[in-house]
Formats: sequence, C-alpha cells, structure tokens
Amino acid sequence: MPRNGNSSQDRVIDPTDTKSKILDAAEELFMEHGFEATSLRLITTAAGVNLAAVNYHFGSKEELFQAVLTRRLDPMNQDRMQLLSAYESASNGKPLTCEKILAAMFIPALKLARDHQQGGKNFLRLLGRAYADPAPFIREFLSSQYREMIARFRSAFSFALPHIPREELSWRLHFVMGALSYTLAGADMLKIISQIHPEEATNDELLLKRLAPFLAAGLRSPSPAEDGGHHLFQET
Amino acid sequence: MPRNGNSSQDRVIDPTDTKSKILDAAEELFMEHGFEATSLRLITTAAGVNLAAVNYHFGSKEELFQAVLTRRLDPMNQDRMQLLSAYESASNGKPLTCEKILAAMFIPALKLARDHQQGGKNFLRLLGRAYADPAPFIREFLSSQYREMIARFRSAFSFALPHIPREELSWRLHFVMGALSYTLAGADMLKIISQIHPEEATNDELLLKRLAPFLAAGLRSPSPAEDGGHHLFQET
DNA sequence: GCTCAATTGAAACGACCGTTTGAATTTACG
DNA sequence: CGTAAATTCAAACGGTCGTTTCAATTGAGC
Repeated sequence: MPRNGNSSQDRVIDPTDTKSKILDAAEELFMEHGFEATSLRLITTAAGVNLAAVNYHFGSKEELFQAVLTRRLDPMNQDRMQLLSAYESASNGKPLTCEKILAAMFIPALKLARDHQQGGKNFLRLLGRAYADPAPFIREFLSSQYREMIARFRSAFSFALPHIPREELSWRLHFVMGALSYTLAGADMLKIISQIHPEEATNDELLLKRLAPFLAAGLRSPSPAEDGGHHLFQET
Repeated sequence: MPRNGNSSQDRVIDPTDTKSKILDAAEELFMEHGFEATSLRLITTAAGVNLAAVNYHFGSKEELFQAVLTRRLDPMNQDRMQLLSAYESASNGKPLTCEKILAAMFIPALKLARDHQQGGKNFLRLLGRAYADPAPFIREFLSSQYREMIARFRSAFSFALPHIPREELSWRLHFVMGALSYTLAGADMLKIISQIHPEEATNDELLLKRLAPFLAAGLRSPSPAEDGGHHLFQET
C-alpha cells in the first residue's frame, strides 16, 4: 500500500487513472464550492471512483487540496522564472523594462488560462479563492509555493527600478500580485463593476494587455519619499 | 413572532441584544472559516445565545451572512459617495484629481478598518473572501450593494480623465478595486511576498499612502489605443 | 499459475450539519 | 394584574460529513 507518495510524478501522468480523475474533478468542484463546502463524496462521484480512493491515494482531503494546487501552480511558477531568465539573458546585462518583467509573470498565467479549456480558468479562480482563505494549511502551502518566484521577481524589479527603495518595491509588487490575481480569478466581479461586453471579458489576453501598462505606470511612478510631500489623506 | 424584518434598524442598535451578539460572533467566525465551514452552533455558542435564535432573528444562515455584510458595507459605500460629493462640491466644477477620487474610496475603508478595533479588520478580510466566492447568493448580494457606488465613481473618473475611453476606464476601475480589496483583505499575503516588518504592515494608513499614488499613476497612463502599438506579449 | 502487494469496493463509524418544533419564559402594555 | 406578543430554550428531525475497516479484485514478477 503506497498511502500517498508519488508527489512529483515518479510515473508518467495518465489522464485516465484514478489519481488524475480525482484531481480533475476536485479542481472543478473546489473552485465552484470552496474547500470546506466540497465533499469527498461529491468529488469521487463526479470522478467515477470509489469514496475511499481519496484517502488511499492522497491521505486526506487537505492533502488532496494541496495536490490540486501544486499540480498547476508549481509548473506555472517554474515557467515564470525560466521566462524571466530568458529575457535577462537576451538583454546583455541591461535592465529589463517593467513591461517585460510583467510579461514574464503574465504569459505563464495566460498559458494556464488557455491550455486546459475549462480546467485552466477553473484553476485560476480556485487560486483566487485560496489567496483569501485564512486556513493555516492553505497559507503555509501558498507561501512555500511562491517564496522563490517572488524573490526572483523582486530582484528583477529592483534592477529595473534602482531609484525605488527596496521596501517601496515590495509594496508595489504586492499591489501587482493583488491586481493580477484579482483580475485572473474574479471574472464575475466584472459584471458588477462595469457594463463590459461579456464576449470581450472572456478574452484574457486583451485583459492583460490592459493590465500590464496600468501596473507598469504604477511601478515606475515616483517614490513617495520624493514626491514633494503630498497630503492625500487630509480631509477637505 | 417577527421572523426577520428590522432590516435597516427600526430600533436603536443595542450592542448587548441577541441580534448584535450574533452579528458580532458571526462576523469573526465567517471571516476565519468562511461561510460554508462556519456552523450556526459555533456562532451561537460564541455569542452565548440559543441555536434557534439565528433562524428566529435572521431566517436562515444565508440571510445572517448577508446581514453581517450589509451592516458595515452599506454605511461604508454611503460614506464613499458622500465624501466624493463633498469633494466635488468644493472643486467648483473643476475635475478632481485621481488621488482625490481615490481618497474618497479609501478613507471610508480605512475608517472601517480602524473604528472597531478587531471587527473592522475582520470585516475587510471577510469582504475579501466574499469577493472570490462564486456562490450565487453572495455574488448577487455584492452586486446590488456595489452597483450604485461603482457607477458614481466611474463618472467621477470619467470627468477627471476625459481622454481615457470609457471602456478602458471600466477596466482600470476594475484593477483599482482589485488591488484595494486584495490589499485591505489579504494582510497575510504580505508575509509571503515580502519581508516587510509586521509592525508596519498593520499600519493601514501608510499602506494606502503607498497604494493611492501607485494606482493614480496607472489611471493616468496613456490609453493603450494611443501608446504607439507596443507588442508586449510577443515572445523573445 | 501462484504469490503477494497494489488497488478498488461496500459498508459502517461517530460526529456535526441547518432547520423545525412546541413548550417555557420574558417583555410590553391596557 | 392579566394577557398577548415576543423571545428564548431544549430537544429532536433527517442528512451529510471525513475517515476507517476489511473483504474483494486486480496486476506484476517469479
């Protein structure tokens, strides 16, 4: 009895085996109902497998959730870092533009959103929910999954924007991640905020072509320490 | 038997009555565990009231959740619109700056975060979770709560930035809402993204003094239609 | 073909869920 | 004070939950 294991595919991935069927069904159902509200019975019924298969292959519901996240999140963040390295190698030691660094963040996310016709979009919504979940096992998992990639991109931005203090840059990177994840995950909020035509709202590439310039302008803006001392939050 | 009702306090709010005790406990527990994972038994035990009191005073668990949201969200959005109107009245028909409009959005949220020492922060985190929840009853509720406020602020930005096409502005307003809600709600994500000192991360006012200039720069940036045709998402 | 481990299967475990019921209690008021 | 409405209470309703157990089945290597 393996009881878990095979954490980073020791064998080839077979989309018809029990583990993959569970992961596919869990991804869609976790996205739709959240972690706590999705029962293992719902997942195993949708996957066409026995209820006990989840505990046999993944150990527990929490470990299944982590497996669902890591299956796509880990490759996506690896892609981001590889793409960033490729851009840097091609620049001959010159700093990259903010747009270029943002492209290294966005393109792998876009690829994920497009690749698996429904799975990709489902996963990004699931990720958006996980960001807002305070459950310790989720937060610690996301932290470990993101730490390396975030450090890598902060260095790149620091090199591209040497006049921005490192701490200010950490904040701006936080804002970038917020707008990106919110935009990729919360398509439904668009219907609240605007009367944007639905057929356009589904075009993620166009969306990010609008988001990247928006964020690049914010990243390049003067550091608050050198803006002449505006007093924004003074009433009247 | 009233069976619900009293939707916008017909009587004075008494922080020691059963309804308020339930709302306070529910706000904290919904924030911590999410809607589905928070049981009415947990809420009523924490509030020190009988289990049946929720169904008696609010009708159902879903209606209790909406009552928790509307108690603070509705006043906050009213404050935002009143503040925006006050700024506009003081400007003698001249367009407001982006920073000023953003201040009208941020200040009421900041007031909420500070007012109720723990309740305020709890509520904003709860709101962040609700944004990412696809449950129809949550999405429809948020949509109805935000529609008027969003329309009001889109008009203000449209007046302040007449050269930005209205559709582009809708997208940028979406990005603003995303970065703001993500920032206000997801304080824990900061620990993932940066090594920002915790004692500073809790200072929301400083946080928004960094966020507002960042977003204002993005809002003012040239419209993509007139940026000369960059090709950001061309690989290589 | 036999053996033994890997996997699947059906059933049950105790626990907790949202809601309802109807009686007991408190409150408001003529 | 008496009475009718509002509120609180304990208990139970039918269900669903994650997990475990153990027998049945499968599959690979000798």
